[in-house]
Order: sequence, then C-alpha cells, then structure tokens
Amino acid sequence: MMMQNHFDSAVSNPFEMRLRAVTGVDGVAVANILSAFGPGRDFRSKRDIVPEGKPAESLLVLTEGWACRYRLLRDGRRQIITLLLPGDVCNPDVLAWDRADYGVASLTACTVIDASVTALRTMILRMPDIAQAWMKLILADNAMLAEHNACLGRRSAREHLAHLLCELFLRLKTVGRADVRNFSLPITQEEIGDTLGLTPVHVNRVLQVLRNEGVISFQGHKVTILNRDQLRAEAGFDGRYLHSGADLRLLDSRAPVAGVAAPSAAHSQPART
Amino acid sequence: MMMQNHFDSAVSNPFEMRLRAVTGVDGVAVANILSAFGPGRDFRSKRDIVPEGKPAESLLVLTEGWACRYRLLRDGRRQIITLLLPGDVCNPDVLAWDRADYGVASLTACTVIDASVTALRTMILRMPDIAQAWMKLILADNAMLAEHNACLGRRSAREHLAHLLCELFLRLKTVGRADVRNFSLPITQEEIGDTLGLTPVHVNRVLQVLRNEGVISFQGHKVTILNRDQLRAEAGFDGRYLHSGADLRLLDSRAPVAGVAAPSAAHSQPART
DNA sequence: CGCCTGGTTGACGCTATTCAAAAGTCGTGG
DNA sequence: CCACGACTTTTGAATAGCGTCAACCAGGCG
Repeated sequence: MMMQNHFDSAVSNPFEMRLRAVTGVDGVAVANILSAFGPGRDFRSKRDIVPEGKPAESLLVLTEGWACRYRLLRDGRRQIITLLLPGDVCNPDVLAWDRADYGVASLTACTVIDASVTALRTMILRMPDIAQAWMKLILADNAMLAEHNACLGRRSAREHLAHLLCELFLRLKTVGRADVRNFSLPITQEEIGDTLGLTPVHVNRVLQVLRNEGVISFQGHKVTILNRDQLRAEAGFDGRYLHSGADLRLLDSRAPVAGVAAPSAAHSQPART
Repeated sequence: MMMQNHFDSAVSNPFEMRLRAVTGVDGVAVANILSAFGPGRDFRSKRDIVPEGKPAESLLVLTEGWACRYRLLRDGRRQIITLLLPGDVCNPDVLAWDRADYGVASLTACTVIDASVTALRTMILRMPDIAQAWMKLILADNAMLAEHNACLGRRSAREHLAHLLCELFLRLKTVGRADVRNFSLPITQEEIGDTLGLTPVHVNRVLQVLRNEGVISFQGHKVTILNRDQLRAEAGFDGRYLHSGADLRLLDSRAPVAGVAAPSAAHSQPART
C-alpha cells in the first residue's frame, strides 16, 4: 500500500508535521495518508479555491501560504470561519458531503495538494488507524471552532486580538513556521477583522494600543511578541484546545523550552502576576 | 453483535431519529450503535454533567431535556458553545481525547445515556459504516459551530436571535419535538444570552421587539413563529448547514410540506417580499 | 507618474452593556 | 391558603465599545 508520494522533504512538510502532532500516527500510516495526495496546485493571492456552496470533488490540504474558510451573508458581510495555515485541511467535510457550507479562499499566494475523496474513503474503510487519525483532525478543528465561539461571543476586541496572536504563534510553531517570538502575519487588517468579527478600522486601533504598550511589535506584516506573559494573560489564553502537541510553555517566560536556546532575557519582561 | 438495548420505543427515541436523519445509516447499524448505550441517568436542572476540564470516561447522549456545552473565562463570563437538544451527542471528542475543553451542563431536568468509549472504539474499528456515521455526526457538529461563528461575528443581536429561533425550530422538528409552528424554549433569557454572546437585558429587549412586531409570540417559554418568512429573512437563515434532512421548507410559507395538514392560513401571514 | 490597495486618523452615532430597581413567577413551608 | 424567598423578567438611565463615514497618507506597480 505504501507508495511514492509527492513530498520531497518529509521533515519539512507541514501537513506531515501537523498529522504527527495532532493524531500521533506512526510512520507507516503517515506515509499511507500522504500517498493519497497528488502534486500541488498554486493559487494567486485572494482567489477562491472552493467557492461558497460549490461542490468539491477532492479533499484539499494547504501546504504553503495562508488561506481561509469563510461564510458570506447576503449583504456582503464576511466572516472568516478559520484561518488556514500550512498543513491545515481546507475542507474536511468533503468526507461526508460533497458540498461544503463555506467557501475556501487564498489570502496569500499559496499551494494546495488534493486527494480524491473515494481514495481516502477506501483507505479509511480498510485502515482503522487512519480513520482514527482523520477523526482526530476533525475533532481538533471542532475544538478550535468552539474556542473561537468563546472569543467571538465573550471576549473584547483587545482580548480577542491577543488571543488570535497567541493561537497563530503556536499553530505556526507546530509546523515550523515561527521563530522563538516572531512570525509573519501576511494578511490585511481587513482580513483580521473578518476573522475577529470586527471592522478593519477597529482592528487598526486595537493593534496600535498593543504596540504602544509594548506588548507586541508589528511592522510590515511581521509580529514580534515582546511580552509573552502579558499577551497570554490579556487573551486569557490556554492553548490546550489546539490539541497539537505544541509546547504551551512557549508562551510562558517562566518556563523556557528545552532544546531551544534561552530566549533573550534582555528583551523578555518578567511576569507581573 | 446485535443485542438488546435500552430503548422501549425505537421510533420516538430522539437519538435514533437524529442518527438516521444525519448519517443515513440503515437499521442494523443503528441498532448496533444503540446497543452500546446503557440505561439513562437523570439530572436535575442546572447541574454539571461533565465539569469543564474534567476527564470523561464515557460518551454521553442527551435523550430528554435541554443541556449545553459551555466555556468559562477566568472572570466568570460564560459562552454556551452549543445548546444540546434531545438526540444530541454531548461530548463527541471523548472519541479522541479523554479530556474535553468544555463543560457540559443541564439547563432543564434531563436524562442522558452513555456508552463506554472503548466499546465504541472497537465498534468503529470493526464496522466501517459505523465509523462513517460518527464522522458525519461530528462533521454536522462542525458545520453548526461554523454557522454560529458567522452569527457571533457578523450578525446583529436581532438577526442572531432570529437565527437561533429558526435553528431550534428545525432541530426540534427533526427529533419530533416541535409543532407546526410552536416549540418550547425551556431556558432562561440569561442562558439565551450566553448562547448569543449577549447580556440577558439585551436579549429581553430584542425579544420584545420581535414580539411587538408580531414576528413571534413568546410567553411562558412557549415560542410560536407567527411569520415564518419574515423570521427567516431577518435571520438570513439557510438551514442546509444543519445536514439533518430537516425539511427546510418548514420555514417557508410558500412551500407547505407534504404530509402535514395545511398550516392554519388564518394565522399565518402572507410573505411580504 | 498616477492609480490602487491598504494603513492611519478623527468625528460622530449606534448598538449593546452596565447599573439599578421594580415587578412578576414559582416552589416551599407554615 | 397564604407568605416568603429566590430566581427571572422587565424597565429606565447612563455609558462604553465598536461601527460608520470620510479624509489623508504610504507604498507598490503598471
């Protein structure tokens, strides 16, 4: 069953990294899953990958760049349901229905690999551990949606934005796309607003407050977390919902992570409980 | 594998109804799934069924009454992630992790049946169609969470409340708990607020506007949808995301449903497009 | 060089929150 | 049957948070 797949460097493949982190599957199962996918397709920035309500015939995984799932209201208001990062499954529900309730769009230039649904389904039917792996991926998605509900319903704009930055940092970390305290946030403030349920104007203002207070720096779509403890505290962030094996202490200055050079203590500020 | 289960009347069992509606599984598979569950446990109103962050050892299904999944922020703010109605799975993620990210609480007196996770897992491993059924249940949950995100992020209080009423009506309908245009809404306005991300005071005000305009009537926790078309239009409601086979035309006065006596035309108002 | 997209800023308005209190409602016990 | 207390619904007034509108600025690209 194991066959050649289209990934050159297994280690740097974000989908494989995420698969291992979330599902805990072993090497053979990983190779089997990956073997179902074809070569990548490239998309320019801000294109529909799957238009809303349009049936999709294959399951898509983002391997490079940023994308999103979105819902549109009739009058044009848009809610970004999930920001999709490298390694994320774009449309898991294609495993159950051929028509998704949402659209998938690229936010930057990006590349997507796809697998035929029937191929995945037979694989799932024959290999129970792979079925379990997909179940975990879907449930991880579920957990993220639940947390976002809490953010949208009960957190202030400031808390919500801080929460988003914490989440993105950890998610990017688990696919090897974040530094010790910096990461790239290559989307517009309007798109951030569509994610948080805010207007771009308000996103801008809140962002500046966080900047002026020295919690983060943000210039040219590069974010640096200057005060991990404060950011985490303001967000009320507890990353366990990510179920991604990411080391949650990455956001805690009191618990530097083994295997990482001690974070420059000169810049990180002490916790202020 | 088929064995006696604890349901007296298969037809009126809401979990079975939902299972059939969402997953489309046949009689044998349904019986197998049901056979994994024990007799019901009863809960008083407003109790924790699974406290937040506490590990659960079994999968729970609500068969009577209302409950919810919720998340608490440190300062006491609560977001109800999902309202659970008869037939709903309380904690699907127990299939992947033993510790849920949210709590489950009863909102009314209710009864819950449970199945051991290991029993379900072996069943899933051996019977692919049952694995597929659980996948669909989970993805249906996912779809609902996504829609709620759009509600929380981009709908006004009024739109959101209208949307909630539409959703509850259809969901109750698929488990046989709603009339042609009435249903019972046995929770407090504070709990509605925790669902919509609003304060109870504001829920009260919005509710009254809808009442005064004759869109709904609402007294003693009984809701009557007086003007289906207006309610649906104001909510921007499209029930396909429910994936429950519910007849979406139940909310459209122009398409009365076969098999149902013509809704009393004297009371239903004409569409006012 | 001018256009276009995206970021920034200010003034103003509306939606929903907050605080507070009155008026039901319901279960319980006398 | 009535009285009591706890919870829920309702109402009002004041406020805060975020949205809207509009203008201006900066950078990239044809």
